[in-house]
Order: sequence, then C-alpha cells, then structure tokens
Amino acid sequence: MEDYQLCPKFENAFELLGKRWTGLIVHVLLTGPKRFKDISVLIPSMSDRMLSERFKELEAAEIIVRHVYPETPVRIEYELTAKGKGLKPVMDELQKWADSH
Amino acid sequence: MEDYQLCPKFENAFELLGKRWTGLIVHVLLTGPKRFKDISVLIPSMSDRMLSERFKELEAAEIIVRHVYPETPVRIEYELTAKGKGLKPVMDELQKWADSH
DNA sequence: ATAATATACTAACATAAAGTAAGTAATTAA
DNA sequence: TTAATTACTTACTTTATGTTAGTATATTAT
Repeated sequence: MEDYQLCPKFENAFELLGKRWTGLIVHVLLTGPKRFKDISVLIPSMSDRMLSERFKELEAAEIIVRHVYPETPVRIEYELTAKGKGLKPVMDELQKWADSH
Repeated sequence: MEDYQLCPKFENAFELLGKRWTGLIVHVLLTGPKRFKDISVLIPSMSDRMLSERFKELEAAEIIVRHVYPETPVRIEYELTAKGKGLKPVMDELQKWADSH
C-alpha cells in the first residue's frame, strides 16, 4: 500500500523530452538562434510538419521564443529562452553518455 | 551548402529517450531493481502493454537486464545495466532543471 | 473444492501521433 | 514570365499508443 509517486515536475519534463524530435531541436538551438530552414536542414529526417508542431509546443512551454525581423524578406528566428538554455547541462550529460556507451 | 550533421550517437540516445515512458522507467529503475508490477504501480498512467514493450526495447538496447528468480511463485526483476546506470547524471541534471523551472 | 486474488504478461481493437506529399503566400532572382 | 526561397498549412496514410479483455501459473480465502 505504499503509494509514493513520481515527482510531477520530472514527469512534465518528460512530457516534452519524451516526444520525438524535441530533444534534437533543443540540442541544435543550444548552438544559437536558428531559422526554420536551418533546423530542417540539420535534422533532415524530420518533416516540416513536425518541426512546425514542435516549435509551437516549445513556444507554449516557454522554452523557445519566436522572433520576427521585419526585413525584406522577413526573417524569422527561433531562440532558446533562459529556461531553454537551462537544458544545456542535461544535453551535455547525455552527450557524454552517448559517447561513452 | 554547409552540411554538418548531428552526432549519430546523440541521435540514437534520443531515439530511446524521445519515446514516451522510457525516461520515467529508467528514472524509477535508478532507485534499484523492480518487478513489472512495481513499475506499473509507480507510473499508473502507463499501460501494461507499454511497459512490456518498453522493457523489450530497453533490454535490446542493453540498458536493462531481466532476471528470473525460480522461486515459487517465480519472481522477475528488471535491473539497469552499467550502461543504464550511466544515465544517472542525465536524470540528475534533468531533475535539477525540472525543479528550477 | 471453488472462487477470488496476484503476477507478468499477450491479443484485439480504437484513437492519437507522426510520416508523406502536395500546396500556399509573399518575395526575389533569372 | 518562370523558377526559387522561406515558412508554413492541409489532406491523407501509417505507426504508436491507449483501452479492454484475456491467459497461465500459483497462492489465499471461503
């Protein structure tokens, strides 16, 4: 009858990262702001439809911000927020793990 | 025409962790070996079908081992391998992030 | 002895998420 | 004028996940 639960914050974290593409998008954005096209080129196996959907989710979760630069032609960039950048240590540790196993 | 790619090891890592439930299962197993039922109780929103499927994937990826103890009744436990335990720093960093955001 | 409960699953089917292909609108380049 | 680029969206198919029920073996309760 022990019913200790998982930490809900941790569960929320995995509702994001436990979705396909999300981690890779964040990883790429850790190298700096990027345009839609940049990411679709860097992750060619992901479709535009998915990228568009993930961007919306990450924006809603306040992990990225969408910047519109009213140049001609207009330029749109996606950038990590402080919260998004906070995932760097996670990604770094995962990279270490991936390298060593 | 720049075509630097993502690290394939990193991509592989996210093929696992970028699936629903995988991260939570690993997280729970970091507290020690567990039986099927233990985990299904700790993660009640996950169905048995998914747990069964994830166990097979994690075993195939050599992140967990399945131990069969021929007692009566038989006891089956799932335990992290060294590779699986290696994910602890990743999970720890994610916990920190989850707590601070 | 029979029924109920427990564990560790599997099978069948429904729904949700992701993949695929094509299209759109605004702009610029050839 | 036609083609190309960017940042998407739409419609449709396939795959993943959810839901419910069931199986096999064993133990416990009545």
